[in-house]
Amino acid sequence: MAKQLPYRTLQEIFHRFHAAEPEPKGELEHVNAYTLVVAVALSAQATDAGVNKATRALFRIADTPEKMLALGEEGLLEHIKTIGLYRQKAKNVMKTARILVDEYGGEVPSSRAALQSLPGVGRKTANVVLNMWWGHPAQAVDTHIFRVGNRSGIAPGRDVDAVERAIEDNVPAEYQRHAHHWLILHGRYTCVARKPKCAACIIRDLCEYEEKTL
DNA sequence: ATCCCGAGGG
DNA sequence: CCCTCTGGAT
Repeated sequence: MAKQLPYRTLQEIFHRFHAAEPEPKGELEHVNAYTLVVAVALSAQATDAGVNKATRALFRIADTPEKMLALGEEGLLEHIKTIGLYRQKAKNVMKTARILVDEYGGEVPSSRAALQSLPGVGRKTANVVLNMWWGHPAQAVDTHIFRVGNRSGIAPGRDVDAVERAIEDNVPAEYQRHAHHWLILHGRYTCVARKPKCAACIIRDLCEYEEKTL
């Protein structure tokens, strides 16, 4: 675990992220709040490219919980068999569709508690929905953010909850809103898990990771 | 701590 | 072959 970076360095890091990408976007395809919830739930331990490939056809057929119930679990399975953990995900998506129709009028709830009560929706998925759909500065910590936070010292922590707190405590307030996507994209394309592309990294001079591993 | 679990990359 | 991918429930 890297040491926590000083505030001035964090300012410079996020200033560079902002300059390089003023409006960072997620890459999970969705057409409404419901399809966002489904897409994020399906993305657990799976690449967003793989999820998009499956949901493109799925959401053309079922972009509401009512239509998902009409499609049924067997129909859903056919669409998501190429995604890891697909059997559990199919069951959860169907249970969630039933709950949304019966208890939320077919709408996606806006509170963390309600979101996390849905089967297959934990803290991370709820944070993504709160951030991307409801505009809340919630900090979802996925595998990328956990790795980047610890390597760089932007947000060190032994587990995802500690990293989430570190982001909330240490990322300058004006950058909280977009920190999620900046860190994700940095982890996906530059600070990759196996052979990080330090030569192409825009915060290379502010990070100790490369010299520690050479 | 363990299970779930396919596709893609190296 | 092994590792990784926007985790959650038990």
